[in-house]
Amino acid sequence: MLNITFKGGDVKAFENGTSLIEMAKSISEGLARVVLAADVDGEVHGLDFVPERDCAVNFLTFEDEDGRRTYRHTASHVLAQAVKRLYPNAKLAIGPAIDDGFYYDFEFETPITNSDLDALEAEMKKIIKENIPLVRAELSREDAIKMMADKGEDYKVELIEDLPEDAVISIYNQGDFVDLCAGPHLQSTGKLKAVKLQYTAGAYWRGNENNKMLTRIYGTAFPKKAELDEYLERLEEAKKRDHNKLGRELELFTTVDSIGQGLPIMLPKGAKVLQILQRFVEDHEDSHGWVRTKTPYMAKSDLYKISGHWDHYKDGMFVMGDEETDKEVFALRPMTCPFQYQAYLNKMRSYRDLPLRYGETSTLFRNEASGEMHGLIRVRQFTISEGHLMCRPDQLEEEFKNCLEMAIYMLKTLGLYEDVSYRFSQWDPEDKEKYIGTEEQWDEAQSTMAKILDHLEIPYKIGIGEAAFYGPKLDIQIKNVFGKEDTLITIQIDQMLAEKFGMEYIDKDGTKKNPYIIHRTSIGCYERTLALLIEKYAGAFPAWLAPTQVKILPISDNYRDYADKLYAALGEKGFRVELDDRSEKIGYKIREAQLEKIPYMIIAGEKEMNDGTVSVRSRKNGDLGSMSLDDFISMLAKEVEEKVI
RNA sequence: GCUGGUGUAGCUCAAUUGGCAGAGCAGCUGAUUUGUAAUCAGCAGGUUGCGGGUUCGAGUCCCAUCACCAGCUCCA
Repeated sequence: MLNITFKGGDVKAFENGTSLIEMAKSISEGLARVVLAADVDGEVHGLDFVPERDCAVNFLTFEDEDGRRTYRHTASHVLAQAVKRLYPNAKLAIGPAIDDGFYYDFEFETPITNSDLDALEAEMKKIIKENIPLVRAELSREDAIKMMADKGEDYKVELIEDLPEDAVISIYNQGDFVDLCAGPHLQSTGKLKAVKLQYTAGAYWRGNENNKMLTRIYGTAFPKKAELDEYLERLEEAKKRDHNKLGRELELFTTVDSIGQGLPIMLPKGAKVLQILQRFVEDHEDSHGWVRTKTPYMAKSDLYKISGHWDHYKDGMFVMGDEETDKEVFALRPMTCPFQYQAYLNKMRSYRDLPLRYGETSTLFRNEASGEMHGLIRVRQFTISEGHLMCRPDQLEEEFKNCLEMAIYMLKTLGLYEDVSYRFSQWDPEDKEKYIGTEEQWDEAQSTMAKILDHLEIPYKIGIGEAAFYGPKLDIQIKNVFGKEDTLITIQIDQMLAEKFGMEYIDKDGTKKNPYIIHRTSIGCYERTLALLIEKYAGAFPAWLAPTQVKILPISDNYRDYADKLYAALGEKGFRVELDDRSEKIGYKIREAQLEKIPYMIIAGEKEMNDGTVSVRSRKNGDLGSMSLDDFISMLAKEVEEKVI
């Protein structure tokens, strides 16, 4: 007999040889219907698993992440089976579950396109209807390789060959289909209900751009059709918030073919929001001990050779000239670091001078690969709230904390904080080419940073190979409307560049030392932040950020003088105000102002002119009734002052 | 850079097999002087992204190129 402890603490005894699904059935038929997999002593297993000793079992349903993953992983196998039925010569690569669904990579003889997905989806539904059991089997490395080689599955053979010597190699038989897979899986294809293939895309085998590009098919799966429909509808809704579409519609920015990719034109409204953000950031930094520098947009190659950019970042730079033929070669700056260091190097520094906090609203140029650009999220020229902080070792943690707190303050003020997560970006010891410095230096930098992060209780995940070439980073990550994650803010600790540039200070004991440098941004790059704000607020910016805060709508030309007076009075108070003096009906003007997402409309007609009042309509709450102009001004002033979001 | 898709008026979209490029909104002009999400009429708007090719004839087919979209790689 085995004693099984279930979640919640109930202990039940079972005969040896009882599978998880039989256990679930013995608890309740209802549970057996919804259970997808189970966590057994911390390991996820399929329901055919037979515990061989006393253990703790937590049954997983679609509500659990691992349950969901099991469900969708099986869906990916059903996709693979459908592909093999319709395209017998297609080769299988890998097919995992991902956050919102699954994908499977294939090599097709002739490329398939989105329009072929319907047939594949129909075949998947057939396979689900056939209710084919998935049967796990373990086999030896030799047998597994032979089996996959016989089937011509080169990618699977390569995968098996790369598995550790002692790895258990398992396959899943699924009727006429078999796949190498660690599992776990649902017990049969019939357990799947609503599946949907979404789109195809290219993906390099093993994520390496030197490898062959395979065809990746993305899909998703839910236990109920209604849940799938709701998910797809949510995606459609999210697309309406896409900054790249909304930002153009709202006339925040545009792009022009003849200017080129990744070089957006900020229109007056977009430029206004950026100006508001920039003033906010600079004022805040300046009141927190930061001083400003203003450094050149380009430099001779000599500078980048010292910093290491020439060796490690040249492909990402716009280089002007040719080293072979030109006496001087310049390059636009991709980062501010080596420029701001020159300000530090301007004179000898004492330990008393530290910390030195240099801030700069810095325009950078990066020659991103042509396929990388995306709206305002990835561009070739952008402006960042850049800063470098030079300090002593005893100041490092406190200063790091201050930088982090400033970033958090910015994110909270903008209303983005709830959407971010932390990533501790480390180097990849397997890829030393990408980095400067020695293993010892990296170990030290990373352990210093780890200590600080742990001490500050930052909940981070680790990103291997995500470090800058000169040091580890704390990245603050954010997801866009499509769920794609990007770095919004980064705070980095660097010991190596100070040494390379000969940055020193005279310590108390009279010896020269290299300062620690914190590279940081307080709000990230303005273009990207703007993009995320557009998506966060669906273009309806809070009043303090809105390019136009108030639109005055006179009922007719008769009240034009009064409208002009209101316009001047609000403008004098520093509000961003527009006047709609066209001879249109008031309903029409309201509709337009609403579509432009202007926070407040004030309507001026006979009544208001006679009383000296304004009728206020809020974008969010509709008609607020009439009030004195002063009351409206103090209401709006308070909202702007407090940066209400 | 790679894989796939898209490109027609400022925007959203039509145009049958390769056979006269069209509509709504926006714009302009006029009328209307309006009370909380679309007043009416008229006018104008195009080398179908750009460049080649096939054809009697190309928005439609082919090649090349640019841009946009999704994904990969990369990254703030």
